[in-house]
Amino acid sequence: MMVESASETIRSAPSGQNGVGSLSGQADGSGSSSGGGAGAAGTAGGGAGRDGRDVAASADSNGEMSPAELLHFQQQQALQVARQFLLQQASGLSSPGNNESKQSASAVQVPVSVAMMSPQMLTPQQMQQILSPPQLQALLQQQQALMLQQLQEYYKKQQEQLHLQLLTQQQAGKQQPKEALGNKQLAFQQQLLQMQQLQQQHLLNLQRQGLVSLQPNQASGPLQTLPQAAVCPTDLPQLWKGEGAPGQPAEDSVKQEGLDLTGAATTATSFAAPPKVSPPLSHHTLPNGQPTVLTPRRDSSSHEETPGSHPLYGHGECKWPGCETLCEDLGQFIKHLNTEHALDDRSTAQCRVQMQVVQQLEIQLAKESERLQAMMAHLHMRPSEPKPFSQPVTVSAADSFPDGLVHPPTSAAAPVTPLRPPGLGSASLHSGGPARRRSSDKFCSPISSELAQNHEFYKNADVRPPFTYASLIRQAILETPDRQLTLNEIYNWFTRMFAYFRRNTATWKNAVRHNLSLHKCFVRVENVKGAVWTVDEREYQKRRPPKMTGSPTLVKNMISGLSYGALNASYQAALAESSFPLLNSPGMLNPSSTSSLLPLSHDDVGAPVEPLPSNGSSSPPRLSPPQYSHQVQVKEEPAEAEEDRRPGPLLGPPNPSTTGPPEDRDLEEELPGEELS
DNA sequence: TCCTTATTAAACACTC
DNA sequence: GGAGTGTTTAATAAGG
Repeated sequence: MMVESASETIRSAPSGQNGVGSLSGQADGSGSSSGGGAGAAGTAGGGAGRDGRDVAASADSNGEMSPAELLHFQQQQALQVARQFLLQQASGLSSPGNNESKQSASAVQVPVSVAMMSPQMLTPQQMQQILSPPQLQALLQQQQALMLQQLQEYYKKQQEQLHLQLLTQQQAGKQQPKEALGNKQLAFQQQLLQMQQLQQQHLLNLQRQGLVSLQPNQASGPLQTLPQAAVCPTDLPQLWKGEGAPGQPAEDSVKQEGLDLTGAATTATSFAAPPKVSPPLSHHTLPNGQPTVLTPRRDSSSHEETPGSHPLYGHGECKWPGCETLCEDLGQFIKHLNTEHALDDRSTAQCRVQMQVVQQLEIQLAKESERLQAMMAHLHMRPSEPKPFSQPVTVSAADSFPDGLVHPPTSAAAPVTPLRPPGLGSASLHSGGPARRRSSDKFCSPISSELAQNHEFYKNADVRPPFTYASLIRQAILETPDRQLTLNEIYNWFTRMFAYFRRNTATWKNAVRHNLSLHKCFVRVENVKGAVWTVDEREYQKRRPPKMTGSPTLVKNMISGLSYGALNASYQAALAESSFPLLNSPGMLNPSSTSSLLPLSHDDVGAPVEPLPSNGSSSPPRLSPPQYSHQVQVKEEPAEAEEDRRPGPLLGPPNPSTTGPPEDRDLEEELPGEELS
C-alpha cells in the first residue's frame, strides 16, 4: 500500500540553530546600543545634548589639553553636576513649596550629568585620533571605572537622601498632600532610572564600539544593580503609573526600588549577561502587594493591537503567509481568519514554518552582527573584544513559545521538549504517510552537525529527520568507536536518536535493512559477535551526487520537503536566504557535540568526488572493508579533508580483531564497479 | 522523457 | 515454527 503524501502534512525540518531568546537578547542589546545612544541624547533633552556639546566644544577648542586632562575634566564636570543635582534634590525635597521648579531643574540636570559622561563629549573617533588604541582603551577603562565608582557613590548619596526624605515626609505627611509627595518621589525615581539607563547605554555604546571591554567584575558591579536595564525612559511614566497611586504602597515601592538601586547583591541580571538570559524584566510590586512583571514596551507593544488593525491584516489583504486574501475591512478579515486559518494541521504547519523562518533570520542576524563586530574590531586595529555572539546560540526550554508548538532548536545545547498544539497528536503532524526525503540530506547541514545541534530536538520531537536512511545508518555506524554496529544496534540508534522512529511504525526497520543490503557502502562483517555492519566510506561518497549546496532549486526543494505548498515565493526566499549560509557554517557547530560526530561526507558538503581508480568490474562479496583504507585518495574539499584526518582508519572498523577473516581481503581488493540499483 | 536516487512494501531465504 | 536477519524485486515519487 503506497500511501503517498497527497495529504502529507508538513514536517518540521529543523536546520540551523537558533536562539530565539539569545538572539532576541542580542538584538535587544544592539538595539539599545545604537538606539540607546540616540536615546541617551534624545531623552536627555536638549539641555543635555547642548551641555555635552558645549563641553566637547570647549575641549576641542582647547588644543593644548591632553587627552588625560580631557578625561579628567569630564569626570570633574560630571562629579560637579552630580553634586549640584544632589544639592538640588535635597533642597527640593526639603522645601516642598516649589516642587515644579525643582523638578524641572532636576529633570534637566540628571540627564546632563549623564550626558557629561557620555562619549558625545568626545567621540571615540576623536579620541582614537589622539590616542593609540592601547592608550585609548586604558583611558576609557579608567574612565569607566571612575565613573562607575562615582556613580555608586552618587547613588548611595541619593539613597541616603531618599531615606532622609522619606523620613521627613513621613513626619510632615500631614502637612503635605500625599499626591504631591508621590509625584515628587516618582519624578526623582524616574530621574534615577534615567541616569542608570543612560549610564548603561553609555557603557553599552563603549563596549559595542570596542572601546571598553567590560570585565566580569565590572559587569557584576553596579551595573548589576540596574534591573531596569531594558526599560526605556519613555516607559517610565507608564511603568510607574501603577505605583504612583498616593498612599503607603507608593512610598513602599519607592523605598524598595531605591534600595534595589544601590543594593550590592541583587539577583538582577546584568546587561552583559549571556544572550540566553531572558530579556530583562522589571519586577515591581503592585499596590496590592502582588508582584508583577513589567516587560519593556518593546515587547508589549509588539503584542498590542491598535483598534481597527491586526498584525495579519494590512493593505486590505490577509497577511497570513501564502494567503493574501483580500478583505475589505477588519471584520471581514477576522471572519476570514477564523474560517481559513483556524487551528488545524495546515495552519499549524504554516505556523511552524514561520517560526523556522523567524529563527533562521534571527540566526542570520546574529551572525551578521558578529561579523560586523569582527570587522569593526579589525578596522579599529585592536584585538577583538569578547563577542557577545560568539557563544553558541541556544534555545532554552524557557524559550518555549506560548503557542506550544514544536520549536526546532538549532543547537545541541537546546533541550527542547516537543510540544504540540492542543488537539493535535503525533499523527496529525505526520499523518500524510511516508515522506519522500529525497535530497534533503544533500543540501541540509552536515548530518553530523545537524544531529549535534538538534540532537535533543530529534530525540524528543516526533519529527522525521531530514536525512536519508543511508545517511542515518552511516552516521550511526560512524558514531561508534569501532565504526561498526549490528543491525539491532542500528535499530537502537535510530530509536534512541529520533523520537520519530520510536513513535512510528517499524516500517523503517525494513527500510534500514533494505538500505544496508542495497547500498554497497554498507559492508557486512562477520566477527565473533556475529554480523556487524560497517561503512565503506569510499563507496558512500562515490554514490553521492554532485554538489548541490546553495542551489535555488534546492532551496525550493527544501521547502517542498516541508510539504508546505502554500508558501509563497517571498516566504521561500526568506527561508532560503536565512537557512543556507548558516547550515553550512562551521561556526554554528557545537564543538563539544561534534567531536563525537567527526565524519563528514558529501552529505555534508555535497562536493563531487573524483572517481576512484577501479580495477574491478563486478561487485565482490561485501565482506571486510578495512583494506580500503590505504587506497583512499579522494580529492575533497577542506571539509572532506577534515573528515579524512579523523583518527583511525577511514573505512571500516579500526579494530582489526573485529574485522572479517583475513581471507576476505583478497576479495575486497577489487572495487565494485557497478552502481547502485 | 529518461535516468537516477530514495522510499516503501513485500517476498523469500537463512539462521538461531 | 517464529523471530530476526539479510537479500532481492517492484512500485512509486521526485529531481536532474
